[in-house]
Amino acid sequence: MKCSECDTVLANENSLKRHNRSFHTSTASFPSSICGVCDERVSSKELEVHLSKKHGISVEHEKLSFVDADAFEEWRRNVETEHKAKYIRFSTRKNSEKTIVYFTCNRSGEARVVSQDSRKRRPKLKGSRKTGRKCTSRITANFFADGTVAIDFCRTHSGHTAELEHLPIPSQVKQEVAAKLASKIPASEILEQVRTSANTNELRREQLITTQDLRNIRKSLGNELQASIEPIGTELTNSCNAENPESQDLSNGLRCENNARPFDLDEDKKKIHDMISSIMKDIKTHHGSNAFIDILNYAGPIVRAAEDHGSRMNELVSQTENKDIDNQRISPDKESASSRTMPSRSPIEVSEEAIHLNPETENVIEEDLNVL
DNA sequence: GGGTCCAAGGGACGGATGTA
DNA sequence: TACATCCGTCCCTTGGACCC
Repeated sequence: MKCSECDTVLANENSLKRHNRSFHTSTASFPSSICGVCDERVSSKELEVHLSKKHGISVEHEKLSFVDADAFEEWRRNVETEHKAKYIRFSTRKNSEKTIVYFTCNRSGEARVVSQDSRKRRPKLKGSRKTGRKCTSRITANFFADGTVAIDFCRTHSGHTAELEHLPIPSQVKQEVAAKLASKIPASEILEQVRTSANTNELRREQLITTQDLRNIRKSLGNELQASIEPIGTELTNSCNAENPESQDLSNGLRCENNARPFDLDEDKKKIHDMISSIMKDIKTHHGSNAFIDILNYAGPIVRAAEDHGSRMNELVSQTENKDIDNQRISPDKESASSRTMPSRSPIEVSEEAIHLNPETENVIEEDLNVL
């Protein structure tokens, strides 16, 4: 692709955009060293002295050596976990006897943010992981020809705090999750396992894992393996699939795409009734009558809200059906689908009074009590 | 010559968006 | 609200420049 401004040829659109940002916009400069404490502009070399003299921050260095690259990588992983940090390759130099790799803190530097004019999406909600300041923490690693590694490690970070949300999910955790997905462990169970996996009181990056992260990990697997795993999210909320048609989420029945069946109010009411009977039986058997009454009190407002929701829904469906008949129109297109969209409702407020059940619900519960 | 920083571009990741 | 997709952002490499 050819740049219209300077005739430079770039490999793809992405590179062309970046080229335009770099050469043909006013924001083409690379960040120099700005002190993360006072925002004063100082040279990279002076930064450590500046931090020490002006802010009393002593920047610690240590020299370490490792028998091989694997030992160094293991040490790096441990340090990253311990310091809630991530070190990325910044530069590499090779000569006849060694390769020097410079690692820098991933928070160091400035995000390559696109200009307001060319931006098509809003910036990341949690912000860039780049601080716009130079962090002093870095690793200079010398990889010798005999396999040994000698490093100079500066452990002192500056210009930012340890923030887990700006760290990537550790690759080891990703591998573990991928293995669990591959062995068809339900996503909800994997989330629970990962979030409760830490054996310390300190929060770790993997404990912030989300459903979207699981989807991304699933996506990164091979096509064949990916196809064998249930789509994540469907499985978390409603298993609407051919193997398990009975497990459909009733509240979602109207927009269930796979193996959809007609919404049958009477049938679904019966199912809910059966479920409640079964749960009640369980509660009374295992926890006694007091627990049973407590649950009833707790469930009261929920039952009332559901009844309220149900009657409003019936009303709306009936109105829509009447409208369709009046207009002699049966159109399952977007327009008619949107006309069926439920109006947004304010969150259900639960008052003390709401605990009292209406006579009809009380009759149902009484029947269940008799059954028990 | 060694050490470091900066510039530039390729490739990949992953998170926000759009849609059903 | 789930999910596919797009694209903003990040990582990595190479090479030039500068300083000591």
